[in-house]
Amino acid sequence: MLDVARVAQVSIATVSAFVNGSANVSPAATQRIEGAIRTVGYQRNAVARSLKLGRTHTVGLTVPHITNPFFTEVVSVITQAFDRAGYAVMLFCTDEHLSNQDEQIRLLLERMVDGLIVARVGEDERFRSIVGATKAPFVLIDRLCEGVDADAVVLDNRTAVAEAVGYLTGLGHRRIAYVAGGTGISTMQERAAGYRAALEEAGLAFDPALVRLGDFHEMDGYAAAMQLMTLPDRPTAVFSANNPMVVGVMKALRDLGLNCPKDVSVACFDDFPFADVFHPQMTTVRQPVQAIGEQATALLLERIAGTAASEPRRLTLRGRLMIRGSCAPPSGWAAQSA
Amino acid sequence: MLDVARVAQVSIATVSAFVNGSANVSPAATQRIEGAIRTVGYQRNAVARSLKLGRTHTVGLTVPHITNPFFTEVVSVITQAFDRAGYAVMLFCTDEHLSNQDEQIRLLLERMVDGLIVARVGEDERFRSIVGATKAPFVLIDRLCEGVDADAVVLDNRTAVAEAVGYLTGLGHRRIAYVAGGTGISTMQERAAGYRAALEEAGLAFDPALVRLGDFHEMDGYAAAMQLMTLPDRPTAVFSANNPMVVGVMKALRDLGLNCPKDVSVACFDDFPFADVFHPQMTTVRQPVQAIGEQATALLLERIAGTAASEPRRLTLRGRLMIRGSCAPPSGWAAQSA
DNA sequence: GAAGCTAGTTGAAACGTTTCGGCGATGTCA
DNA sequence: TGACATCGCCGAAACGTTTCAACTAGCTTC
Repeated sequence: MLDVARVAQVSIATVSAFVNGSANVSPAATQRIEGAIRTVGYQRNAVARSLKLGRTHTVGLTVPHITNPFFTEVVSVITQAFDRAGYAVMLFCTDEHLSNQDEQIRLLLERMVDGLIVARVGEDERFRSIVGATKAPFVLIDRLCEGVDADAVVLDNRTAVAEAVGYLTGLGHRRIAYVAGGTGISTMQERAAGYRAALEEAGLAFDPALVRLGDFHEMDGYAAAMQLMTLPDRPTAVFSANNPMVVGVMKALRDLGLNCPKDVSVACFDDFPFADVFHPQMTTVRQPVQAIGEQATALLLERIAGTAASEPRRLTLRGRLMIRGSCAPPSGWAAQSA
Repeated sequence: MLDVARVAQVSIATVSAFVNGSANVSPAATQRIEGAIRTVGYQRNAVARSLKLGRTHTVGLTVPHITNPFFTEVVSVITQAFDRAGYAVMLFCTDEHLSNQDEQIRLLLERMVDGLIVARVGEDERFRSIVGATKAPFVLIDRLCEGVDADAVVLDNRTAVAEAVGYLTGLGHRRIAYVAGGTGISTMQERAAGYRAALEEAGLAFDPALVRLGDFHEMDGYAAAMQLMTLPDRPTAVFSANNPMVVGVMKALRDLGLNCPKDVSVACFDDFPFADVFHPQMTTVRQPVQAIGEQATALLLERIAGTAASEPRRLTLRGRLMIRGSCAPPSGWAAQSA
């Protein structure tokens, strides 16, 4: 900018005025400045600008795993929405590790992001203090955090799971296994509650032996299904409360030579692009990823602009049960009902 | 930092020395500064730091579509690798649009990223001039750019496709369709060359009627397969040179009531997590995503550190054919060969 | 013809760091 | 005791912007 000013024979202030359109500059000066910018190859330095302005036009985004198809899509929607708004987004994957998350958020805050969208991980204490210590606005997605007064957009997990499990009981299943990830997360607690609610609704007893908790990974799903399917009185249906684990479940069925849906019905949380292409076509609970991403972006942009009401807003969206071919009445049931 | 200095009753310079460990500070001062940092809640401002230092410890990453499973995994690997190195990454999706890409790279450069990793899109002219005009290092992944002397890590696409199509000819297929994305991209040209080479190798004539070029989207794959499969002399196998399109292909087969692999064999580029879970289990060309991401990161970090030799380096990795259940000899062939 | 406006321009301060030269005080060596 | 390092600390300049008050011409208006 100094160089441009020299070449164009104007002051730095005038160049700035021209670049930002913040004040009138004469046609003559305009022309010289435009020329100078071209010859010098000037490009404005956003970090100096940010320092002066106190805004970086950059936001942070952290998710547990970008390879989880739910997060893949949410990240996709969010990055594109911010892109349209002229913001850059810094992406981090916590890999479900608390220490990663703390460090990443520290890094983001140090870089003076204008705001953050966080799909939280792990326990609350540390996160609460981080959020409390900064004035940068946070928006929580997917997972809430008790005691944190941040905007949030989440799913009505309880209802969604209850509907899916209710669908299974409606088909006649009475032994429905439940496979899920860690318990420390609001999402998982709500989903478990939905499972129990659906059982109760159908007059079925909750059997702890049919519940398997893992750590969100495919191999945990595999191990869980292996155990469940070799039980003396094995379940006739499995609901997986997250997507990576269902891959393991399906592989276990394959390795055990069990057919889905003939021998076991399977349904899971989170839709994915291949769900209706291959066999069995997977029955899933589809989250409104587009809406989640766009709402989260909108909430954060409003906070950044300062136009939002001060009390935290919480959006709860509804999931949708995508009924496909992976669930069927348990064998023997049709006869029984006839 | 000014506040910290005041509370600790030392100069700003001393606080800086303490924070960065760049000079000795007495135990007494250390203690006061530590206390002051806590009471003030000080966090260093990375943008001021970047301005002074001329380095942001931030890199840019642009890919066409993060939902394409190949890019999902590469992005995952790259973000984690940079995270470990203490860098933040700004992610952009070009959505295969040239204008997006230009604008995003401009934004990134303006933000003074220390370097960029780019999975390029579209034609070369504009991109060449952008790369030429900046001194920030670029690393190209997946797609090359003629005339740009940047480091790159790519796949040996020609060999990979030749191997896959060779596998199909080996099974006895003589009419093998080829479905792919746009032609302006090095990757696609190489893959097409691999297809032709494999045909030639098997003594088969190239038939333009069996080639369908679309725009990387599922619906293009669908349309392509619909046309191909209603041809009077329809192909017995389809190779899709990219992943999103194969979803469309499979849906078309489903809608036409064609069984894979009994009626048609299908193979495609890029492996995906569900490939060996459902039926048919997909035969794919698997790219070494882990290696691609890590190598690209390493190349860029070396450039940033200035330790790299000055001439551009090009890494070409090999793909791996994952043979699964989606390909079989064409019907009638077994008899003929017996 | 004086007063007042307006459009265009400018110098300088500020944003929060890092860094360098310098300056006392203390210790060491001859 | 004097010369000389060494240590801990500090003041101030610099990084590249934005912004504000101030200034100059040139016009308009009475």
